[in-house]
Amino acid sequence: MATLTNSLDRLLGYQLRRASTVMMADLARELAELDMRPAEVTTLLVIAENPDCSQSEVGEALSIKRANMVPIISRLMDRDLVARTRVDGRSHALRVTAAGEAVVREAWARIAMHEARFTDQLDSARLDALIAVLQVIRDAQRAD
Amino acid sequence: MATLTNSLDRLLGYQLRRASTVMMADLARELAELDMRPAEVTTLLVIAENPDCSQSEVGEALSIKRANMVPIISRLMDRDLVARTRVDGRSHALRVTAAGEAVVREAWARIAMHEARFTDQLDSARLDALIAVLQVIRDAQRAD
DNA sequence: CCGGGATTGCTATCGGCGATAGCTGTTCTA
DNA sequence: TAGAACAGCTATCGCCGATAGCAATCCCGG
Repeated sequence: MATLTNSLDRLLGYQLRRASTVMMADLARELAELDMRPAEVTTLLVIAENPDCSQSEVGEALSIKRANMVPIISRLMDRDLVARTRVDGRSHALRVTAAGEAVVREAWARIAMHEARFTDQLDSARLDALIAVLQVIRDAQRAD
Repeated sequence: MATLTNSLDRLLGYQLRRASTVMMADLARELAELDMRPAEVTTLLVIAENPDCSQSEVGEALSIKRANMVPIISRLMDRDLVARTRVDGRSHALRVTAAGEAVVREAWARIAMHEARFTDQLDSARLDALIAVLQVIRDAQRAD
């Protein structure tokens, strides 16, 4: 099968998408062993770092819409990884449970392995520069 | 609403995902005006660059599975942007129609505008370095 | 102090894209 | 010529993002 030419390879957006897909697939495989999805894990980690935060705050930090946070938090609570207590009539304070803390540690370990699989091929100066540039792109989000 | 701390921001995979999502959303908005989805457009552009290629070849070039190519090609053919002729009992030769060529030009123009919106904030040395690094990550795909 | 706007969490539903399993028919090859 | 490999296809699932709209609650300015 002949290899096709593909000028999309010169595009930032396209390369970003391809690279991101590859890393996401690897991460998903890694986290599947904890029976967790990437979005659940990121949510759990943010709650661990910010005890008593609210659902909206987590969503804001991760760019996950309020509506989409609901099933994520539900699943975390069903598994007793996260607990919440009412703060006022609208919002809850989220906290990671003891069982949750164990998963947090496991997840970080797996994430570290996953990251290393890719960053090992990059020198650390290049890596830092890359992450900085990605942050710029991320922040270029259109307000509309 | 307090801003939460988020050490995920230091992770390559996470930043990649966020940046990619932002660019994809922008691209989707841009291409929606042609009533096309990103995957359809990339497919169309690859066919334009490689007349008489097969569906599998396009899929290979774009990392789209054979099964997922089917509805994409169907839609392109329904809109008469792509035509195919039987090559042998199994495969077809794909070509962009005249109408398709017009869309190809439109799409490239829109993609250029989309890309510029992000690359304008980067100097070109940084950009080339970024694209090169992304290619490395992309190629790090696990064989399994 | 009260009424209207903002906030929080929620339901329901859609859209896009990737993945898998498995089928048919065809072609290649040992 | 039989079995492996290949091309296209159906059907279906999973994950993530987005929208529209609801109910309860809170907050603030008049």
